[in-house]
Amino acid sequence: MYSIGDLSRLTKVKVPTIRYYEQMGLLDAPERSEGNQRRFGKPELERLAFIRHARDLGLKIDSIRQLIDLSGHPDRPCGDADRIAKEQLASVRERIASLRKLEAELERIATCCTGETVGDCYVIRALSDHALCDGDH
Amino acid sequence: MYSIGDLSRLTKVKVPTIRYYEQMGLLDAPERSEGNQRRFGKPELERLAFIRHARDLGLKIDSIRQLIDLSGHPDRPCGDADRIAKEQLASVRERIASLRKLEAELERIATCCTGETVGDCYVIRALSDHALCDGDH
DNA sequence: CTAATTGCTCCAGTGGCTAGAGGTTCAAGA
DNA sequence: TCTTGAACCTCTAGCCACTGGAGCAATTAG
Repeated sequence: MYSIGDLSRLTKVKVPTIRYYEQMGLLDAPERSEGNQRRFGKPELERLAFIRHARDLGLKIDSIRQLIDLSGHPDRPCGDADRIAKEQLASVRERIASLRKLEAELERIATCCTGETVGDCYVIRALSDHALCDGDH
Repeated sequence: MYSIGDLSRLTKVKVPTIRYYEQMGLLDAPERSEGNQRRFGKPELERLAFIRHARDLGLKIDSIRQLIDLSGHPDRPCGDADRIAKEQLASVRERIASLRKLEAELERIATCCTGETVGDCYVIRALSDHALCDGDH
């Protein structure tokens, strides 16, 4: 049996966050000690590790809830789980693409400033005048 | 003179967001019509475009406020503006790096699922068992 | 003049936590 | 066994950057 603090140390998920996941329905309400403190077992530990991993991968709480529901029905076809992973991959790729545009523009802005004062600072000019941008955004 | 709706169309910033920026002190309180409606001029339009651009580049409201304050003092040295841009560039690069790790892992997860049912779905197994991961995260 | 559109303020909600107040329980050492 | 201090409990509010709705007032096109 693990206390909430044990679970926190084992999974690197902060204590209030564990309680939050319970509230959000990602974790079932666990057993309690006589003094009303939460007591978790192995399955809860594993589920929390699952949630942590999925969150690290950028999945939304709602997607995780769907995956947990799915994993409770091992006989169902797994097309949904597949779809969730593929959608997540697509959105990660989109985010990378747009961040790379930002990187390029910021690089230009941040490295081209040769001015000494704000009046002729390239950073501020570039932010004021969109026409100084190369790309479209 | 532009109404708030005009400004919204011209800058692609939603009307409530413009009011929010005013509340946050990024935009000065504008003139009002006799009927108490906001009336903006060119300088407000330009400042909102500046804000929009900076937000698109991922700058936080607070950084934008600093830049606006700076741009009101064209005689000061521009080291601060430079620093804000460079910090932003560094954080964009960090985000790209971690997203690329996610991309690699999600790709593995999402393309390796050959199972038919949830019971043997690679997506769910990979999320449950961290040991299936290549990298460290 | 009328009707549709746009504007106003104020308040509440989003997501995913995080932190604090004020109190209770637990576990280890004396 | 007692004590002390850490860890736990619930409840509430706050974070960021908006977004949306209610209920009403002003503007504008026909």
